[in-house]
Amino acid sequence: MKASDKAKHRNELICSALRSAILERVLLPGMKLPEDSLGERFGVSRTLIRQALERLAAEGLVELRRNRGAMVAKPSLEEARDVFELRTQIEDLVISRVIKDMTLEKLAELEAHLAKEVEAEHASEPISIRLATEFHILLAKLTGSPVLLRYVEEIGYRCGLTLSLYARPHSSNCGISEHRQIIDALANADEEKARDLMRSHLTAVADRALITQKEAGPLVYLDALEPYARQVRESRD
Amino acid sequence: MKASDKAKHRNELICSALRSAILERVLLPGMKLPEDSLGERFGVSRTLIRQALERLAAEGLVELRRNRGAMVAKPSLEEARDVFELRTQIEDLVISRVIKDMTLEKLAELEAHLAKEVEAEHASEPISIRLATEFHILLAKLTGSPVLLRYVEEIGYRCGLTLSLYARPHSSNCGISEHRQIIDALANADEEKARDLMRSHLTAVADRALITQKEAGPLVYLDALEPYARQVRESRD
DNA sequence: GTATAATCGACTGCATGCAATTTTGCCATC
DNA sequence: GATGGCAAAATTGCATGCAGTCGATTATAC
Repeated sequence: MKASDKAKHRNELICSALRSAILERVLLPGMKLPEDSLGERFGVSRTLIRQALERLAAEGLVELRRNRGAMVAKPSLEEARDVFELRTQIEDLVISRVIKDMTLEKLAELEAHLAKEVEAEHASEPISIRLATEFHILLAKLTGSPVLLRYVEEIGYRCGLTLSLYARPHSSNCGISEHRQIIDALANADEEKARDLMRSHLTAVADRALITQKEAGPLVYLDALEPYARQVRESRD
Repeated sequence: MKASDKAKHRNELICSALRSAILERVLLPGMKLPEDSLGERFGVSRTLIRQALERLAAEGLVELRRNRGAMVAKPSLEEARDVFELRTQIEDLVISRVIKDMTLEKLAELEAHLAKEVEAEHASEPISIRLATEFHILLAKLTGSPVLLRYVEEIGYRCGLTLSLYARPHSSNCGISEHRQIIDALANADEEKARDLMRSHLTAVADRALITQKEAGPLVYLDALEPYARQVRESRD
């Protein structure tokens, strides 16, 4: 309901709705996603839901086990590290491309987005993460390369999920000033500096998130509590 | 029918069958892929075909236009360049990872694969391309990272399609000696050298292929006509 | 009381049918 | 001869139904 709603057809609409729900922590990692219930709630048949789930599985946001249905993916720390490293490599390329063909219009777009980020600085965690991700997606868009855009989007979403799993509260807000610096470097056509900033930005985000797993938010509690919760529930009925 | 056939279920089987058909130029770029005919030929219903087509579309091997069906993708030169550059970035990471945790067993696997490549040195063009791609996939496997494997596979297939479109005959065979050198560098744990070799290997492949578009096969003619066709169209309305 | 086996229920895997949309061939008109 | 509109055929979009599979619960034996 929030993000890119130029998607015309229900197919993609459902897909991005589910994606948003996952990234905004309405659907938590590990939750089951039965086709029937989702279909009922969305008012469509299982066919469309299944399509969406398959696509999200391809993107790595959903885990799909044969004959056992779908659940929101629960990326391991290993996986998280891999995704972040990969992201660094890809965004290296994005920086080179963007800087090779920079215009005033593009700079203005970046500034406009940054303004939105600043405005939402004290908003909820999921919204911060979403805006931060969109900054990187905007950069990818500015390259004009559909290929780069596609992969930055995908990897960005995965990172978003990872952060929502492992990041401690407000660990990603500080990213705004780093985005600021990156824009400045781009404006000065300083490729090396922009790339270095992006690299340290990404590793900083990853470190803030991934190293702090043990002090992670309530999400992990819920998951960890599940066996106990079940015992309590079962002792009642 | 050739490659990884540990896929148990028809779902994935159909998918890899179509993928092989595309990469081996049985299905040529631009060809229509109607669900009915494919379903009939594969002996399954349209449901499964559709699933496979959607997945291949996500991988970039198939183009899927609303209400107009699927066709084998016809990557533009721009796209081809993007994919190859992206590949370079990703395989950089693969090299680092592989070298960080190299074992004798892994080296042996690489050697075994190279032997297969040498053996098939004078085989048909699609087979050469497939084996070359599998070399890179094997490297990704050796990292032990599912994430890296997934993306190297996907990008590798896309490059395969591109090569089958634009490469002149036998332009990719020379890659064998380059693979040889890469293995040696890996054996010596010379990360920098391995990475440089990989980089120049990939750009060499790309150059051999992408620069020679003009002498490419008959398929490209159709594309080359586009500017002229457009002129005619635009002079009309 | 524990371990093992069998039954039950829920959910997915897949096929098919109907509706919607696009394309193609045809005809009338300019 | 070319252009515009119209109708029919082909093809996808989506829903639903039935069968198969997996997991959970219960029953049974030790």
